[in-house]
Amino acid sequence: MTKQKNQDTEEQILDAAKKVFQKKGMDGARMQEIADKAGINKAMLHYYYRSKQMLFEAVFSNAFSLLAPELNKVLKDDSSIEEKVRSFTHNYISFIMKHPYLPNFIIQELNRNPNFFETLRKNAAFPSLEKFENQVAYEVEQGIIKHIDGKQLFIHILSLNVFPFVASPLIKGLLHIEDNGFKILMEERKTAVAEFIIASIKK
Amino acid sequence: MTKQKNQDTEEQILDAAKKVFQKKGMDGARMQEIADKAGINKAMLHYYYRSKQMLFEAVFSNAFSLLAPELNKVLKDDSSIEEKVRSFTHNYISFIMKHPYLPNFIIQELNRNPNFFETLRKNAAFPSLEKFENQVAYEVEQGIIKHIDGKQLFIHILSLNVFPFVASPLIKGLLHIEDNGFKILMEERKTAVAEFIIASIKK
DNA sequence: TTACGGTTTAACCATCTGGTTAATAAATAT
DNA sequence: ATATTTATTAACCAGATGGTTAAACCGTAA
Repeated sequence: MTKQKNQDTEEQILDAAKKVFQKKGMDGARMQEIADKAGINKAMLHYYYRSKQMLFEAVFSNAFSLLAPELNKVLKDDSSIEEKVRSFTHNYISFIMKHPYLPNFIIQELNRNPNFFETLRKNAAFPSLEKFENQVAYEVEQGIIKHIDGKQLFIHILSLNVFPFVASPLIKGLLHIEDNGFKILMEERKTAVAEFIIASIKK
Repeated sequence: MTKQKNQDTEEQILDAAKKVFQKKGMDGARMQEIADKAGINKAMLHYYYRSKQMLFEAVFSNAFSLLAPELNKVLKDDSSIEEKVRSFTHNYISFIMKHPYLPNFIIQELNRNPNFFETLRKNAAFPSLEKFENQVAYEVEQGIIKHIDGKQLFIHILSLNVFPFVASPLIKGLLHIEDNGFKILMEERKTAVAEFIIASIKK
Protein backbone atom coordinates (compact mmCIF):
# COMPACT_ATOMS: atom_id res chain seq x y z
CA MET A 1 0.00 0.00 0.00
CA THR A 2 2.29 2.78 1.24
CA LYS A 3 5.07 1.74 -1.09
CA GLN A 4 8.01 4.13 -1.09
CA LYS A 5 11.33 3.54 -2.79
CA ASN A 6 14.40 1.71 -1.67
CA GLN A 7 16.38 1.42 1.55
CA ASP A 8 13.71 2.58 3.93
CA THR A 9 12.32 -0.89 3.24
CA GLU A 10 13.82 -1.90 6.56
CA GLU A 11 11.81 0.79 8.29
CA GLN A 12 8.63 -0.09 6.44
CA ILE A 13 9.06 -3.62 7.69
CA LEU A 14 9.53 -2.45 11.26
CA ASP A 15 6.45 -0.24 11.04
CA ALA A 16 4.32 -3.06 9.73
CA ALA A 17 5.78 -5.48 12.27
CA LYS A 18 4.94 -3.09 15.10
CA LYS A 19 1.34 -2.95 14.06
CA VAL A 20 0.93 -6.68 13.69
CA PHE A 21 2.97 -7.80 16.69
CA GLN A 22 1.49 -5.23 19.03
CA LYS A 23 -2.01 -6.16 18.07
CA LYS A 24 -1.66 -9.94 17.83
CA GLY A 25 1.38 -10.82 19.90
CA MET A 26 4.21 -13.15 18.93
CA ASP A 27 2.00 -16.24 18.64
CA GLY A 28 -0.82 -14.57 16.77
CA ALA A 29 1.33 -12.65 14.31
CA ARG A 30 2.03 -14.00 10.82
CA MET A 31 5.06 -13.14 8.77
CA GLN A 32 2.93 -13.02 5.64
CA GLU A 33 0.62 -10.47 7.19
CA ILE A 34 3.56 -8.27 8.10
CA ALA A 35 4.90 -8.54 4.57
CA ASP A 36 1.52 -7.70 3.08
CA LYS A 37 1.10 -4.71 5.37
CA ALA A 38 4.57 -3.48 4.38
CA GLY A 39 3.76 -4.10 0.72
CA ILE A 40 6.86 -6.25 0.11
CA ASN A 41 7.87 -9.83 -0.38
CA LYS A 42 8.01 -12.06 2.65
CA ALA A 43 11.63 -12.97 1.96
CA MET A 44 12.56 -9.37 2.71
CA LEU A 45 11.60 -9.87 6.35
CA HIS A 46 14.25 -12.53 6.63
CA TYR A 47 16.71 -10.61 4.51
CA TYR A 48 16.64 -7.71 6.98
CA TYR A 49 15.79 -9.40 10.27
CA ARG A 50 16.79 -13.06 9.81
CA SER A 51 13.91 -14.61 11.77
CA LYS A 52 10.50 -13.94 13.25
CA GLN A 53 12.05 -14.04 16.69
CA MET A 54 14.59 -11.34 15.86
CA LEU A 55 12.03 -9.14 14.17
CA PHE A 56 9.85 -9.53 17.21
CA GLU A 57 12.67 -8.55 19.53
CA ALA A 58 13.34 -5.44 17.48
CA VAL A 59 9.69 -4.45 17.89
CA PHE A 60 9.66 -5.30 21.57
CA SER A 61 12.79 -3.38 22.50
CA ASN A 62 11.54 -0.43 20.51
CA ALA A 63 8.22 -0.50 22.36
CA PHE A 64 9.89 -0.67 25.72
CA SER A 65 12.25 2.20 24.98
CA LEU A 66 9.20 4.25 24.12
CA LEU A 67 7.63 3.61 27.52
CA ALA A 68 10.71 3.69 29.71
CA PRO A 69 11.34 7.45 29.46
CA GLU A 70 7.76 8.10 30.57
CA LEU A 71 8.43 6.07 33.66
CA ASN A 72 11.79 7.67 34.27
CA LYS A 73 10.21 11.08 34.42
CA VAL A 74 8.46 10.11 37.66
CA LEU A 75 11.34 8.20 39.02
CA LYS A 76 14.20 10.56 38.47
CA ASP A 77 13.27 14.23 38.47
CA ASP A 78 13.37 16.46 41.56
CA SER A 79 9.76 17.48 41.98
CA SER A 80 7.71 16.47 45.00
CA ILE A 81 5.76 13.22 45.14
CA GLU A 82 2.56 15.14 44.67
CA GLU A 83 3.85 16.90 41.58
CA LYS A 84 5.19 13.64 40.25
CA VAL A 85 1.87 11.90 40.66
CA ARG A 86 0.10 14.70 38.84
CA SER A 87 2.49 14.99 35.94
CA PHE A 88 2.93 11.25 35.50
CA THR A 89 -0.77 10.55 35.51
CA HIS A 90 -1.46 13.25 33.00
CA ASN A 91 1.47 12.52 30.70
CA TYR A 92 1.20 8.79 30.85
CA ILE A 93 -2.48 8.59 30.07
CA SER A 94 -2.03 11.05 27.22
CA PHE A 95 0.84 8.98 25.92
CA ILE A 96 -1.01 5.70 26.07
CA MET A 97 -4.08 7.09 24.40
CA LYS A 98 -1.80 7.60 21.41
CA HIS A 99 -0.35 4.10 21.62
CA PRO A 100 -3.17 2.01 23.03
CA TYR A 101 -1.67 -1.39 22.18
CA LEU A 102 1.67 -0.75 23.86
CA PRO A 103 1.07 -1.64 27.51
CA ASN A 104 -0.84 -4.78 26.77
CA PHE A 105 1.74 -5.86 24.26
CA ILE A 106 4.58 -5.50 26.71
CA ILE A 107 2.74 -7.15 29.55
CA GLN A 108 1.56 -10.02 27.43
CA GLU A 109 4.93 -10.80 25.96
CA LEU A 110 6.63 -10.45 29.31
CA ASN A 111 4.22 -13.04 30.60
CA ARG A 112 5.01 -15.32 27.72
CA ASN A 113 8.71 -15.04 28.26
CA PRO A 114 9.65 -13.41 31.58
CA ASN A 115 13.38 -13.48 30.97
CA PHE A 116 12.97 -10.90 28.25
CA PHE A 117 13.69 -8.57 31.08
CA GLU A 118 17.34 -9.51 30.91
CA THR A 119 17.46 -8.25 27.34
CA LEU A 120 15.82 -5.05 28.46
CA ARG A 121 18.02 -4.37 31.46
CA LYS A 122 21.00 -3.93 29.19
CA ASN A 123 18.98 -1.48 27.13
CA ALA A 124 19.50 2.22 27.79
CA ALA A 125 17.61 4.09 30.49
CA PHE A 126 16.22 1.13 32.34
CA PRO A 127 13.97 2.57 35.05
CA SER A 128 15.27 2.35 38.59
CA LEU A 129 13.02 2.78 41.60
CA GLU A 130 15.70 3.62 44.13
CA LYS A 131 15.40 7.37 44.06
CA PHE A 132 11.61 7.24 44.14
CA GLU A 133 11.57 4.95 47.16
CA ASN A 134 14.01 7.19 49.01
CA GLN A 135 11.93 10.22 48.25
CA VAL A 136 8.76 8.57 49.51
CA ALA A 137 10.53 7.60 52.72
CA TYR A 138 11.80 11.15 53.06
CA GLU A 139 8.43 12.79 52.58
CA VAL A 140 6.88 10.36 55.02
CA GLU A 141 9.54 11.26 57.57
CA GLN A 142 9.00 14.98 56.95
CA GLY A 143 5.30 14.55 57.54
CA ILE A 144 4.42 15.66 54.02
CA ILE A 145 2.63 12.44 53.20
CA LYS A 146 1.17 9.66 55.28
CA HIS A 147 3.12 6.54 56.07
CA ILE A 148 3.30 4.35 52.99
CA ASP A 149 5.75 1.93 51.40
CA GLY A 150 7.39 3.29 48.26
CA LYS A 151 7.04 0.01 46.40
CA GLN A 152 3.34 -0.21 47.16
CA LEU A 153 2.76 3.38 46.16
CA PHE A 154 4.56 2.72 42.91
CA ILE A 155 2.33 -0.28 42.24
CA HIS A 156 -0.74 1.80 43.06
CA ILE A 157 0.26 4.50 40.59
CA LEU A 158 1.11 2.07 37.84
CA SER A 159 -2.06 0.05 38.37
CA LEU A 160 -4.40 3.02 38.29
CA ASN A 161 -2.82 4.43 35.16
CA VAL A 162 -2.10 1.34 33.12
CA PHE A 163 -4.78 -1.17 33.96
CA PRO A 164 -7.73 0.46 32.23
CA PHE A 165 -5.87 0.33 28.93
CA VAL A 166 -4.71 -3.23 29.36
CA ALA A 167 -8.21 -4.34 30.25
CA SER A 168 -10.15 -1.98 28.03
CA PRO A 169 -12.47 -4.61 26.51
CA LEU A 170 -13.30 -5.85 30.00
CA ILE A 171 -13.97 -2.34 31.28
CA LYS A 172 -16.05 -1.47 28.26
CA GLY A 173 -18.02 -4.66 28.67
CA LEU A 174 -18.69 -4.30 32.38
CA LEU A 175 -19.54 -0.62 32.16
CA HIS A 176 -21.63 -0.99 29.00
CA ILE A 177 -19.77 1.73 27.18
CA GLU A 178 -18.35 2.06 23.68
CA ASP A 179 -15.05 3.44 22.44
CA ASN A 180 -16.21 6.97 22.86
CA GLY A 181 -17.48 6.57 26.40
CA PHE A 182 -14.22 4.89 27.24
CA LYS A 183 -12.24 7.75 25.80
CA ILE A 184 -14.19 10.23 27.89
CA LEU A 185 -13.56 8.25 31.06
CA MET A 186 -9.85 8.08 30.31
CA GLU A 187 -9.79 11.78 29.64
CA GLU A 188 -11.28 12.34 33.09
CA ARG A 189 -8.72 10.02 34.61
CA LYS A 190 -5.86 12.29 33.56
CA THR A 191 -6.72 14.38 36.60
CA ALA A 192 -9.05 12.11 38.57
CA VAL A 193 -6.42 9.45 39.20
CA ALA A 194 -3.94 12.00 40.53
CA GLU A 195 -6.57 13.55 42.79
CA PHE A 196 -7.53 10.12 44.04
CA ILE A 197 -3.95 9.20 44.93
CA ILE A 198 -3.09 12.52 46.50
CA ALA A 199 -6.26 12.56 48.59
CA SER A 200 -5.16 9.25 49.99
CA ILE A 201 -1.54 9.99 50.84
CA LYS A 202 -1.47 13.68 51.64
CA LYS A 203 -1.48 14.59 55.29
CA MET B 1 0.21 -39.04 33.70
CA THR B 2 -2.79 -38.79 36.02
CA LYS B 3 -4.68 -41.49 34.13
CA GLN B 4 -7.93 -42.53 35.77
CA LYS B 5 -10.50 -44.80 34.26
CA ASN B 6 -13.47 -44.06 32.06
CA GLN B 7 -15.96 -41.29 31.51
CA ASP B 8 -14.27 -38.59 33.52
CA THR B 9 -12.09 -38.36 30.43
CA GLU B 10 -14.08 -35.31 29.48
CA GLU B 11 -13.12 -33.66 32.75
CA GLN B 12 -9.48 -34.66 32.44
CA ILE B 13 -9.47 -32.95 29.08
CA LEU B 14 -11.00 -29.80 30.51
CA ASP B 15 -8.47 -29.74 33.34
CA ALA B 16 -5.56 -30.11 30.97
CA ALA B 17 -7.07 -27.57 28.60
CA LYS B 18 -7.42 -25.05 31.41
CA LYS B 19 -3.78 -25.32 32.29
CA VAL B 20 -2.54 -24.99 28.75
CA PHE B 21 -4.97 -22.31 27.54
CA GLN B 22 -4.66 -20.19 30.65
CA LYS B 23 -0.91 -20.24 30.46
CA LYS B 24 -0.41 -19.90 26.71
CA GLY B 25 -3.63 -18.39 25.37
CA MET B 26 -5.59 -19.50 22.35
CA ASP B 27 -2.81 -18.82 19.85
CA GLY B 28 -0.02 -20.32 21.90
CA ALA B 29 -1.86 -23.46 22.96
CA ARG B 30 -1.44 -26.74 21.08
CA MET B 31 -4.04 -29.48 20.95
CA GLN B 32 -1.27 -32.08 21.17
CA GLU B 33 0.05 -30.54 24.36
CA ILE B 34 -3.39 -30.64 25.93
CA ALA B 35 -3.81 -34.28 24.92
CA ASP B 36 -0.39 -35.17 26.34
CA LYS B 37 -1.14 -33.37 29.58
CA ALA B 38 -4.43 -35.26 29.86
CA GLY B 39 -2.69 -38.50 28.99
CA ILE B 40 -5.05 -39.37 26.14
CA ASN B 41 -5.19 -39.45 22.38
CA LYS B 42 -5.58 -36.17 20.54
CA ALA B 43 -8.68 -37.42 18.73
CA MET B 44 -10.46 -37.49 22.10
CA LEU B 45 -10.32 -33.72 22.27
CA HIS B 46 -12.38 -33.53 19.11
CA TYR B 47 -14.60 -36.40 20.17
CA TYR B 48 -15.69 -34.50 23.26
CA TYR B 49 -15.33 -30.87 22.21
CA ARG B 50 -15.42 -30.88 18.40
CA SER B 51 -12.84 -28.15 17.81
CA LYS B 52 -10.08 -26.14 19.44
CA GLN B 53 -12.35 -23.12 19.38
CA MET B 54 -15.12 -24.90 21.30
CA LEU B 55 -12.73 -26.41 23.82
CA PHE B 56 -11.29 -22.96 24.32
CA GLU B 57 -14.72 -21.47 24.87
CA ALA B 58 -15.50 -24.09 27.47
CA VAL B 59 -12.34 -23.11 29.33
CA PHE B 60 -13.02 -19.43 28.92
CA SER B 61 -16.62 -19.49 30.15
CA ASN B 62 -15.55 -21.65 33.06
CA ALA B 63 -12.83 -19.16 33.99
CA PHE B 64 -15.20 -16.25 33.80
CA SER B 65 -17.86 -17.91 35.91
CA LEU B 66 -15.18 -18.44 38.53
CA LEU B 67 -14.40 -14.74 38.65
CA ALA B 68 -17.85 -13.28 38.23
CA PRO B 69 -19.17 -14.26 41.68
CA GLU B 70 -16.20 -12.56 43.30
CA LEU B 71 -17.16 -9.40 41.49
CA ASN B 72 -20.82 -9.77 42.31
CA LYS B 73 -20.07 -9.85 46.00
CA VAL B 74 -19.00 -6.21 45.82
CA LEU B 75 -21.65 -5.19 43.44
CA LYS B 76 -24.72 -6.71 44.98
CA ASP B 77 -24.63 -7.11 48.74
CA ASP B 78 -25.93 -4.54 51.17
CA SER B 79 -22.82 -3.54 53.08
CA SER B 80 -21.42 -0.02 52.93
CA ILE B 81 -18.93 1.04 50.30
CA GLU B 82 -16.18 0.95 52.87
CA GLU B 83 -17.00 -2.59 53.91
CA LYS B 84 -17.26 -3.63 50.30
CA VAL B 85 -13.87 -2.24 49.49
CA ARG B 86 -12.32 -4.07 52.41
CA SER B 87 -13.94 -7.41 51.78
CA PHE B 88 -13.48 -7.33 48.04
CA THR B 89 -9.84 -6.42 48.25
CA HIS B 90 -9.14 -9.15 50.74
CA ASN B 91 -11.18 -11.85 49.08
CA TYR B 92 -10.21 -11.04 45.56
CA ILE B 93 -6.48 -10.98 46.16
CA SER B 94 -6.74 -14.23 48.12
CA PHE B 95 -8.71 -15.76 45.30
CA ILE B 96 -6.31 -14.69 42.59
CA MET B 97 -3.27 -15.87 44.47
CA LYS B 98 -4.78 -19.33 44.08
CA HIS B 99 -5.51 -18.84 40.36
CA PRO B 100 -2.72 -16.56 39.20
CA TYR B 101 -3.24 -17.11 35.47
CA LEU B 102 -6.95 -16.31 35.47
CA PRO B 103 -7.07 -12.52 35.18
CA ASN B 104 -4.43 -12.31 32.52
CA PHE B 105 -6.06 -15.09 30.57
CA ILE B 106 -9.40 -13.38 30.52
CA ILE B 107 -8.01 -9.99 29.68
CA GLN B 108 -5.77 -11.31 26.97
CA GLU B 109 -8.46 -13.31 25.24
CA LEU B 110 -10.94 -10.48 25.55
CA ASN B 111 -8.43 -8.30 23.77
CA ARG B 112 -8.01 -10.88 21.05
CA ASN B 113 -11.71 -11.19 20.50
CA PRO B 114 -13.74 -8.44 22.22
CA ASN B 115 -17.12 -9.80 21.17
CA PHE B 116 -16.60 -12.77 23.47
CA PHE B 117 -18.47 -10.57 25.86
CA GLU B 118 -21.66 -11.34 24.05
CA THR B 119 -21.21 -15.03 24.84
CA LEU B 120 -20.58 -14.13 28.46
CA ARG B 121 -23.52 -11.81 28.90
CA LYS B 122 -25.89 -14.71 28.37
CA ASN B 123 -23.99 -16.68 31.00
CA ALA B 124 -25.40 -16.71 34.52
CA ALA B 125 -24.67 -14.05 37.07
CA PHE B 126 -23.18 -11.51 34.74
CA PRO B 127 -22.00 -8.65 36.96
CA SER B 128 -24.05 -5.46 36.81
CA LEU B 129 -22.75 -2.16 38.09
CA GLU B 130 -26.05 -0.43 38.52
CA LYS B 131 -26.54 -1.04 42.20
CA PHE B 132 -22.96 -0.15 43.00
CA GLU B 133 -23.16 3.14 41.14
CA ASN B 134 -26.39 4.05 42.92
CA GLN B 135 -24.88 3.24 46.26
CA VAL B 136 -21.83 5.40 45.57
CA ALA B 137 -24.07 8.28 44.56
CA TYR B 138 -26.12 7.75 47.70
CA GLU B 139 -23.14 7.73 50.05
CA VAL B 140 -21.76 10.81 48.36
CA GLU B 141 -25.07 12.56 48.85
CA GLN B 142 -25.21 11.47 52.51
CA GLY B 143 -21.75 12.87 53.08
CA ILE B 144 -20.30 9.48 53.95
CA ILE B 145 -17.73 9.60 51.19
CA LYS B 146 -16.26 12.38 49.11
CA HIS B 147 -17.63 13.24 45.73
CA ILE B 148 -16.61 10.60 43.22
CA ASP B 149 -18.04 8.95 40.13
CA GLY B 150 -19.12 5.35 40.69
CA LYS B 151 -17.66 4.18 37.40
CA GLN B 152 -14.30 5.71 38.17
CA LEU B 153 -14.26 4.28 41.67
CA PHE B 154 -15.02 0.88 40.23
CA ILE B 155 -12.12 1.19 37.80
CA HIS B 156 -9.85 2.29 40.65
CA ILE B 157 -10.77 -0.75 42.73
CA LEU B 158 -10.40 -3.17 39.88
CA SER B 159 -7.10 -1.66 38.77
CA LEU B 160 -5.49 -1.74 42.18
CA ASN B 161 -6.53 -5.31 42.80
CA VAL B 162 -6.06 -6.92 39.43
CA PHE B 163 -3.19 -5.14 37.73
CA PRO B 164 -0.32 -6.47 39.85
CA PHE B 165 -1.26 -10.01 38.89
CA VAL B 166 -1.72 -9.24 35.24
CA ALA B 167 1.62 -7.48 35.11
CA SER B 168 3.51 -9.60 37.60
CA PRO B 169 6.61 -10.16 35.46
CA LEU B 170 6.80 -6.42 34.86
CA ILE B 171 6.39 -5.62 38.54
CA LYS B 172 8.92 -8.23 39.54
CA GLY B 173 11.37 -6.90 37.00
CA LEU B 174 11.02 -3.25 37.91
CA LEU B 175 11.11 -3.88 41.65
CA HIS B 176 13.92 -6.42 41.44
CA ILE B 177 12.02 -9.01 43.42
CA GLU B 178 11.48 -12.74 42.99
CA ASP B 179 8.36 -14.85 43.40
CA ASN B 180 8.63 -14.78 47.14
CA GLY B 181 9.06 -11.03 47.44
CA PHE B 182 6.10 -10.63 45.13
CA LYS B 183 3.98 -12.90 47.25
CA ILE B 184 4.81 -10.88 50.35
CA LEU B 185 3.86 -7.64 48.62
CA MET B 186 0.54 -9.10 47.50
CA GLU B 187 -0.13 -10.37 50.99
CA GLU B 188 0.34 -6.81 52.25
CA ARG B 189 -1.96 -5.52 49.58
CA LYS B 190 -4.89 -7.49 50.94
CA THR B 191 -5.26 -4.73 53.51
CA ALA B 192 -3.04 -1.97 52.09
CA VAL B 193 -5.15 -1.48 48.96
CA ALA B 194 -8.35 -1.15 50.97
CA GLU B 195 -6.73 1.33 53.35
CA PHE B 196 -5.41 3.31 50.41
CA ILE B 197 -8.81 3.56 48.76
CA ILE B 198 -10.71 4.35 51.92
CA ALA B 199 -8.23 7.01 52.97
CA SER B 200 -8.91 8.67 49.66
CA ILE B 201 -12.70 8.61 49.58
CA LYS B 202 -13.75 8.76 53.22
CA LYS B 203 -14.83 12.13 54.51
C1' DT C 1 28.88 -1.14 -22.12
C1' DT C 2 29.99 -4.27 -18.83
C1' DA C 3 30.76 -6.20 -14.46
C1' DC C 4 29.53 -6.25 -9.78
C1' DG C 5 27.17 -5.62 -5.47
C1' DG C 6 23.22 -5.23 -2.96
C1' DT C 7 18.06 -5.77 -3.32
C1' DT C 8 13.77 -8.04 -4.53
C1' DT C 9 10.80 -11.67 -6.07
C1' DA C 10 8.39 -16.17 -7.15
C1' DA C 11 8.65 -20.67 -6.25
C1' DC C 12 9.70 -24.00 -3.19
C1' DC C 13 10.46 -26.84 1.16
C1' DA C 14 10.03 -29.06 5.68
C1' DT C 15 7.54 -28.96 9.53
C1' DC C 16 3.74 -28.11 12.38
C1' DT C 17 -1.04 -28.24 13.38
C1' DG C 18 -6.03 -28.78 13.67
C1' DG C 19 -8.86 -32.09 12.28
C1' DT C 20 -10.59 -36.72 10.21
C1' DT C 21 -11.02 -41.66 9.63
C1' DA C 22 -11.07 -46.46 9.81
C1' DA C 23 -10.25 -49.95 12.71
C1' DT C 24 -10.15 -51.72 17.50
C1' DA C 25 -11.31 -52.20 22.35
C1' DA C 26 -14.52 -51.88 25.91
C1' DA C 27 -19.07 -51.50 27.80
C1' DT C 28 -23.89 -52.26 27.60
C1' DA C 29 -27.97 -54.20 26.18
C1' DT C 30 -30.50 -58.37 24.37
C1' DA D 1 -23.06 -65.55 24.35
C1' DT D 2 -24.07 -62.14 20.93
C1' DA D 3 -25.25 -57.86 18.99
C1' DT D 4 -24.88 -53.00 19.49
C1' DT D 5 -23.41 -48.87 20.97
C1' DT D 6 -19.68 -46.06 22.95
C1' DA D 7 -14.87 -44.90 23.79
C1' DT D 8 -10.18 -44.91 22.21
C1' DT D 9 -6.33 -45.21 19.23
C1' DA D 10 -2.86 -44.98 15.30
C1' DA D 11 -2.40 -43.37 11.01
C1' DC D 12 -3.34 -40.08 7.95
C1' DC D 13 -4.54 -35.49 5.52
C1' DA D 14 -4.75 -30.76 3.91
C1' DG D 15 -3.57 -26.36 4.76
C1' DA D 16 -0.82 -23.01 7.10
C1' DT D 17 3.58 -21.25 8.34
C1' DG D 18 8.49 -19.94 9.04
C1' DG D 19 12.16 -20.10 6.35
C1' DT D 20 15.28 -20.88 1.98
C1' DT D 21 16.90 -20.44 -2.72
C1' DA D 22 17.91 -19.45 -7.36
C1' DA D 23 17.15 -16.28 -10.49
C1' DA D 24 16.06 -11.60 -11.86
C1' DC D 25 16.43 -6.57 -11.12
C1' DC D 26 18.79 -2.32 -10.53
C1' DG D 27 22.00 1.22 -9.50
C1' DT D 28 26.81 2.31 -10.08
C1' DA D 29 31.72 2.13 -10.66
C1' DA D 30 35.24 0.90 -14.24
